[in-house]
Amino acid sequence: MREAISQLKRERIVAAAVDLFYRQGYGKTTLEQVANELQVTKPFIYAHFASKNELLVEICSRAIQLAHESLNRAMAQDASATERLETVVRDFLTAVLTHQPHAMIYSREEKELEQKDRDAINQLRREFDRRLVELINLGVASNEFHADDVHLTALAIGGIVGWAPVWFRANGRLSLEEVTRYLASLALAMVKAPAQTPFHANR
Amino acid sequence: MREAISQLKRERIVAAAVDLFYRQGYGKTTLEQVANELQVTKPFIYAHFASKNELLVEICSRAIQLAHESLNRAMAQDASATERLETVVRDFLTAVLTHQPHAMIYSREEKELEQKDRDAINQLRREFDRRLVELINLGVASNEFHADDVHLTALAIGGIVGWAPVWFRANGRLSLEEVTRYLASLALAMVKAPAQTPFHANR
DNA sequence: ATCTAAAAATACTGACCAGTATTTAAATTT
DNA sequence: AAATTTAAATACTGGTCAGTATTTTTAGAT
Repeated sequence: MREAISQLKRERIVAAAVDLFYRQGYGKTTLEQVANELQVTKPFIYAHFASKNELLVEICSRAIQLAHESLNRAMAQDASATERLETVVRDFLTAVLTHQPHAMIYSREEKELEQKDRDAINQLRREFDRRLVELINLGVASNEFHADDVHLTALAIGGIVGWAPVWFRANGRLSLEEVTRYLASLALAMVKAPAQTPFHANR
Repeated sequence: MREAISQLKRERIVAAAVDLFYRQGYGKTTLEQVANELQVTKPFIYAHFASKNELLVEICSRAIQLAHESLNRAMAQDASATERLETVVRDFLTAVLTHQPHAMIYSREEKELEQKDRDAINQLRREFDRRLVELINLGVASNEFHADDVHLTALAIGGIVGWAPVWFRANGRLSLEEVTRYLASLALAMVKAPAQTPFHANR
């Protein structure tokens, strides 16, 4: 009970920080502003977080965790490489777009983190790419996909996903549902198409 | 002559700042560190730049300008939509990867800029997407391309390009030449492929 | 109603660093 | 070589803000 209240307060603080860090950037946001947003004062925040940076770490950790969970869910299913790739891209996109501020904060403020926290992030990036590589290899083996360079292909798909939070607007022309579905189909197009220019031929 | 020396000094300062802002982030870099890197002292920098922020603006402006120039060059050629799209993607990628630190700094530190400076950046982003849309429309009209949603397709290609500076390593497995050629072929695959799942059908 | 404990506010400190005033050194001129 | 100008260094200032010590308020217990 006492614990639940403390948890609620933490949530509110994080939410306010996410909002301000997203809009103004970490560097330009003071803890006093975060406190104001909540109609409290600075020491209130320090009752729940040891430092401004710990708040950032919390936000970034959540971004990582959310992404990881969606990735695990998507990979868990047993289906064709085609279906799985579609699911992975869609689910991951959904994760980064429903938590757009988190995603943007952690990609922008990466350099503000301690080395060890930063490592966790980069590990996930690699994990995502690694799993994509795995999946694409699977599809190539089963003749579903074609990819001259599997790693680069994975990085390209990673780019579509990783860049989406930069331009996506929740109240834009297309819904999140439409955007994720379409982008997933584009990702598939990259691995379904026969090679345009034989890659290894002319280097 | 006097002017040329001053210009040279400015270049050195910018180069040192780019290096440190890239490695440490803008917020964690002090002008004293920039000065140290050059074996000079802080006032030396202030003889050439009015403020730390102006230094950042200079760096970001260069990133924008470089990107703009490559975009203009690529668009100038008179060729098929296919060839032009390939050139645009390759040239733009070349621009952001040969100036990787600039590209990363300006996408990370966007929020540190004044509104008007920030606007210039976002304008270019839109300009790039706008031209891509134009080009894809052209290809669709000539039956070279297929794209259910031209805007989203442009944003996906923008993602491949915009995300590349995040993972590219100049001394990695593949050369810049190979990376840009392959990624361009993937971009083409997205517009060359027939629709995987009819997009408008099931929404 | 009074006491006690907790939670939060007010008020303060200290470090850091952008930016500047002042001094010293090095060219350039005559 | 003395005078003058230019360039850079040293030494300082002031504001901001993360983080904290102290006081006040609130709430729960007796």
